[in-house]
Amino acid sequence: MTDKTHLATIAALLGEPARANILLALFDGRALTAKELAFAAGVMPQTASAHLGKLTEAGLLSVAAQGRHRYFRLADPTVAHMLESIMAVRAPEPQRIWRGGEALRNARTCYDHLAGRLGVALADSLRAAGHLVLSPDGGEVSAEGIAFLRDFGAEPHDGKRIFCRPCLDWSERRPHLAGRVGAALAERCFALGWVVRQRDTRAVAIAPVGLDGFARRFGFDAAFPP
Amino acid sequence: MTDKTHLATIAALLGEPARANILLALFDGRALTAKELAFAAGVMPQTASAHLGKLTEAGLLSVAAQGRHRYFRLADPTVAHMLESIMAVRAPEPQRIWRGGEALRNARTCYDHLAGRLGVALADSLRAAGHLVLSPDGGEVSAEGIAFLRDFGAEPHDGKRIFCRPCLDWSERRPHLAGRVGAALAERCFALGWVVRQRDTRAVAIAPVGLDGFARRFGFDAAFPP
DNA sequence: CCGATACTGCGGCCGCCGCCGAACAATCCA
DNA sequence: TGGATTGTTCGGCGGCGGCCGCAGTATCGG
Repeated sequence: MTDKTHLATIAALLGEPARANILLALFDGRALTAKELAFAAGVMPQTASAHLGKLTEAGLLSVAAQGRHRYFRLADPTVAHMLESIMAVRAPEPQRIWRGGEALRNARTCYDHLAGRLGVALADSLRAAGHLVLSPDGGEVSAEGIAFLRDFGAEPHDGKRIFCRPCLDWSERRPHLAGRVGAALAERCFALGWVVRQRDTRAVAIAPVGLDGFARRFGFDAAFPP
Repeated sequence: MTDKTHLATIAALLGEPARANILLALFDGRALTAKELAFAAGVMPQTASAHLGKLTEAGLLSVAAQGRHRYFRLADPTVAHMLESIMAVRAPEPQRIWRGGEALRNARTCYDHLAGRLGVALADSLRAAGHLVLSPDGGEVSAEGIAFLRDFGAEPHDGKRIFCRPCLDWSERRPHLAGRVGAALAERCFALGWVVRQRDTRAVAIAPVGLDGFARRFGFDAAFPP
């Protein structure tokens, strides 16, 4: 009985706009309080509380109580992967542009790595230099690529996560770089101040020093359309 | 406006049990008629027709009219991947067993490759022999592995799909083998008659010759619990 | 100890949507 | 051509569930 209903049960949870907004707000891996999530979902706190309870009980969220706050986060990387793969399903008509969408489309975080035009451009640059092979569902970094990244200061952490993984970019419809390599690359770009996180959005800003850096190191122009 | 609502829109479509059943019935890539899908969903044909219209309009299904039949199939590999990744999200309580579930759990098709205990056992066997490296989100076949598979008669087709890809098995919670290699392996097993497709289910039966073959070639006992 | 803040539980309203019965359109076969 | 099969459209019923107002519990600061 579990199998056939599992898909529908999970999907029904995601299918309500308020809950979908909650999950999207948590998509980059941060932990947020119930009130913040209520605001993100656009509903009253008691409504959000009910949603959070359902999501937690279903195992999609984990919760940590700290004082009078309760911090919610995605329970598992598989949850983030699920959200990715749903958003990667092509919309039937070409994507319409939404208010403020260009910033998201240019550069954003995708869980723990960079996505959007910036993420795809980085992946393309590495591919063109022969440092990387990437297809919609597999990827590999060459020895020169590892040396290049080390020289850049992006040393992937050890861990059981896969080294190099593609992630289908839902706005560009092409894979960008994820996995430990993608995370290390993003981390280094943040550390260098090339890109800067913004409040209340997954969009990231590209700093002037980043424009210069991406051009010098990776050979592409990160001044994407406004 | 499209971005934030896209997730909820898609998920709401999957969240209805009837529609989820339709998609699961199409999960292995077959094309089925509207009436067959109505039966699979457990609803009257006119209800199924409405569901199929919505799924098609949303771009999740594609349809081909042949005479008085209309054949529906998943529109895109990304749709199958989405279904996989949703089912891979861990259920909070340990999976309960459902009626007829053991067969599915033992061996089934997952889009175009083998899954369940059989799929995981195949992957484990190849790993143990040093033919394969596989982690939850990446995989690679060694040179000896390619030779072994060629000798077995599983020659992957050319194409732009990734050569070797893991696919998280939702019943075993461990990765099995997908991608062109996984498809070729499954194809060869079907061609040899080791495994046999069943009507109206994604479960596959393991033939006696298969029991012998898996033991000889891959070194594991495919006589899983009933 | 008291007020303020964060969160949860309950009850009731209301709207969306899945479902089926019936009728209609399209195709195949004899 | 006429009956059988497949599939779609329409209309109305019924129920599930999201939402909020209100009330209750826990925690922090002074």
